[in-house]
Amino acid sequence: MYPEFKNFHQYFTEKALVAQKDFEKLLPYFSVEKYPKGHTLLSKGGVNKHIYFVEEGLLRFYTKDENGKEFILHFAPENWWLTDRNNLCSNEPSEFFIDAYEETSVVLLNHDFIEKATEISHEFRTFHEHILQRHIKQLYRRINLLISTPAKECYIEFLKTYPNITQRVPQWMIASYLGITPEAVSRIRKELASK
Amino acid sequence: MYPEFKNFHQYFTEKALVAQKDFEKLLPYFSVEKYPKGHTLLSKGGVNKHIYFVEEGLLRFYTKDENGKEFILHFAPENWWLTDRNNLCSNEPSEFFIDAYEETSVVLLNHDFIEKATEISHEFRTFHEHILQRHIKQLYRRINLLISTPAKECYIEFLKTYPNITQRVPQWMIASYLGITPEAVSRIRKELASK
DNA sequence: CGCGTGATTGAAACCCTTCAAGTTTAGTGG
DNA sequence: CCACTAAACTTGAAGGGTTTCAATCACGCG
Repeated sequence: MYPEFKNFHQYFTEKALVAQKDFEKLLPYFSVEKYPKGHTLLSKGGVNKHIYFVEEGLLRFYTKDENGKEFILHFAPENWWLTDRNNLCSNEPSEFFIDAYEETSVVLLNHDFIEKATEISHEFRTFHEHILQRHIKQLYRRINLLISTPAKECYIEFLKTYPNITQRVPQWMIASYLGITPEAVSRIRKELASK
Repeated sequence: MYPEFKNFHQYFTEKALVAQKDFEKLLPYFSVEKYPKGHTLLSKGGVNKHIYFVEEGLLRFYTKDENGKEFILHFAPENWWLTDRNNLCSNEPSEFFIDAYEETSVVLLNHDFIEKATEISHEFRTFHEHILQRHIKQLYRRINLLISTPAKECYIEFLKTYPNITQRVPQWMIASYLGITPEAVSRIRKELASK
């Protein structure tokens, strides 16, 4: 069923507990898009009112400093949500970048979808609140990690957050996510491997 | 008008643009509390379903590691919101602490207030979404700062985020917020003063 | 095959921490 | 009003972890 958005459907019915009949009512409110590797979905200064559900592939959300150096705020592999939430409500230009690191197919939603879905399905409404709040909690956890623990433990936590992603992204991106240099990641890995 | 929650009232009518008649309807749905300096509002392992609006004083939101060392996630002076959002929806025990660093009076809301206010006032509904999303954006900004810039600039950004707070909290709390030692803050200050 | 990108490793420099001592500040009681 | 005390802040020196820079290696791809 729904080969183009199998994960999305499964997520809605199994995780968000939205009834099949409600899901069917929402079909007109979203679309599926496929982007090639390297495709840019949002650039700094742009406005992008979409919410992405990653059906397959890998997106990343990042900033660039004045020298063009990238800092990855998070990765979004299969079954993750990604959006510049600030962009949804206001028309302020974004500070962030989003692009596809692998060939990626996404389910494209906008604010109307959320409105409709919360109206149709009480389960979705509850679930949507829940994921927003869990998102905030995870951001606090990350801040807490960054201010409280040395790089080695941050790396270990990264592995827990994104299992198997080390095989999918280059090491310098992990370094960029952790706020350290690729050389430091290499040394941490070496040390961890020797145990 | 409303001497006990003057700032709260002003915030609602001027910032959230809620009409006076709508604000009056909400009066039964909140209360005002005053806490002495040092009072604990939430401890790790506890559950606390309140949302605080700081009318006067200063709250702080923090974690502790296994040695009891504190890491401040944020401060909430006058006109700031504070809550453990994860606690609102679920009954999971909290990972965080909240306490009053100064004698503080807060406006106490719970989830029912938000429900009622979004129902009564369309302006509030829009505004509430807006502050949630701005909150997320600010958390991303802080993560970006922590992974991209050295301590000195983090300190300068801290001063912008919390003007005049340096006179209200000890230096070790600022260090704890920045993820560095009090000694390092002292040296950064010295360096900045010499310019 | 040669090129470019990414990973590894080493050495020096640097920033921040740790530890320790000294100084300032604020509060308290004589 | 001063003396005492505790807490906070400053300053110095040594040490550790990370960065920076550079050289080398590994791999995939035109």
